Amino acid sequence: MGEGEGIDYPPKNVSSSDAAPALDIPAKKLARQLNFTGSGGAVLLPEQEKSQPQQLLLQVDMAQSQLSLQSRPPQPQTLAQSVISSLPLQQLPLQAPHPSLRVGKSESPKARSRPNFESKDGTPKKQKQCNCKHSKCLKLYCECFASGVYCDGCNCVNCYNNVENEAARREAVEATLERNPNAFRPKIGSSPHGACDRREEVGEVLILGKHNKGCHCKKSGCLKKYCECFQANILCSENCKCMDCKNFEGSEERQALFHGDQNNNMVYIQQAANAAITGAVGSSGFSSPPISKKRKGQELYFGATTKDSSVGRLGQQANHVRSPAPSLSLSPIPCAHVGPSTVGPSKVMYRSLLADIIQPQHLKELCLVLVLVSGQAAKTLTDQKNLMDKHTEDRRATSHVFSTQEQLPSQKESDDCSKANQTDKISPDNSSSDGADAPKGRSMSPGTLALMCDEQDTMFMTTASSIGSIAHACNTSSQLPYRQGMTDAYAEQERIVLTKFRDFLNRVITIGEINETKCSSLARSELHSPKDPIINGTGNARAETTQQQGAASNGVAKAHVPPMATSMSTISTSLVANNVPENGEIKLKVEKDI
DNA sequence: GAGTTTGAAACT
DNA sequence: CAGTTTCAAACTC
Repeated sequence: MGEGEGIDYPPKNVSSSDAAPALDIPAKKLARQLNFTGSGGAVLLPEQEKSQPQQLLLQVDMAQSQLSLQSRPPQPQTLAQSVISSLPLQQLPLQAPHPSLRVGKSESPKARSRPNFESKDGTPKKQKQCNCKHSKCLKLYCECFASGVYCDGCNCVNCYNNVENEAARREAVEATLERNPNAFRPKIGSSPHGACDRREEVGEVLILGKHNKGCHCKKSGCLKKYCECFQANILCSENCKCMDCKNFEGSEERQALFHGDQNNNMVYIQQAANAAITGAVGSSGFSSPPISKKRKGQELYFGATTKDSSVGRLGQQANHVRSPAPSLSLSPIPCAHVGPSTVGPSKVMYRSLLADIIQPQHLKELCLVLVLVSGQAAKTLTDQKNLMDKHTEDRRATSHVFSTQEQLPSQKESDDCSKANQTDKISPDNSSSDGADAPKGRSMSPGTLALMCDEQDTMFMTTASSIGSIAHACNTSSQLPYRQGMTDAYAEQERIVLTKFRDFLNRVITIGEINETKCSSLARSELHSPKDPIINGTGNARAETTQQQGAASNGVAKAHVPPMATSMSTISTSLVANNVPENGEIKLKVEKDI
């Protein structure tokens, strides 16, 4: 890259033509050359135009080392990251913010006295000002340099991070990139695990993200701004090699920080909401807390020793607590799932009341049920129509003529369509001759079809395809009466499907409420003194979880908690039992899965 | 504001 | 790659 020769670092061979007149003379602070704009692009200020050729040359070099950035998939980003990532690639060296700035760095009281990089609403304002003394602002120690911006109004000494020293700066950039091609890239990125990963807070909105390299904190517990993760308002991740980390989801210390501040309460609430979302489906409400290097490899996240995914999630400290017993710390405590393996009762974890309750299979079953219900609705509707229209059947048969070109290759389906034209219904004999064909009623509504899109069962995929073909064939017939019939069928099917789905959700809500009530009452009665002011009402998930955890320690909680998995099965079963016609195989399949 | 602590970056 | 040094921000008083 660059000149191709070895680069002295720090640069001593600064081109005389470009270097500052004297190294020891504090460089004159120049106006900032690049401004971040809300639109995500850097703008060249008038005074920087003179240096453009140099910058462009450098930008080419930089682009070479950062090409991969273009191919990276979209990632959750902070505002600053979004701004950076949306910038033209070749401009990155001057724009990628400093690690701290890249992650929405907040500032200490002292720092707040200086211009902020971002305004309160996230609108980029003025950059922080460094105080470098020995780095010439040409190393990543310097926030400005690391941010890819010239120093401007900083308190630095012997600054070379300015236009006058562009050559030196450029070499420094090259040297930095040589050491670390990612040096100017955002440090916070999304994880390959997607939703299971860390959340990054931007203002009060949490998004996912984690530190690409991870922190290496030893003494700060990752709860001070020394920690890059904490500074970025993200949780530590498996990338971190920190010790005694307290910056993990559910950390009491971390939450204590949040609770001390009204604004941060919103963060906590939002986190809880996120946790509820992620925890409601699947076995873990929260992602696992980070494991320090020293513990990594010792702990089994999903080890065979895990007797129950819902057990052993208490006392989430993992690496953070030198607990003698390996805490299987997969996720925070599920309120409704407690076990005897409580470790670290002081740890407070929020977990969805529905965590471990709704499993992916339940959703699949729900979809199946809805499909079946839809099919039944279609059948019922067509039966009714059949009765009503029976006396006009002959007339319709003669008045509605299909063009043969519009017939589908599948003769059976074409026949069905033609028959539908005649009778506005599906012949029950045809459609249900095979149980697997039950939902194949051609009157499947768009909503039902949508539900089926995610169904991996080829049986249903085939069905959907057939239905689509039929619908297409029939639509092209321009037979309004039939269309009307289809519309009616769709409407009816959607009504039923939505009703069932609503019922399902209501029951899920009920389960959650039951859990909540039980957790709350359990906590009140068995753990804390009645006068504990925190434990009022049923909405304090944190308090309840704490109680629950304590109750779990007493080994009594389990007896008070209904078997939620059973409840979910009951939901699906009841849906099947109440609404699914006698379509042997499918029904059996659903029930078997349950 | 000076001094201390901390951890990333730089260096060996 | 691990250990050490340098550095500047964060923090404390």
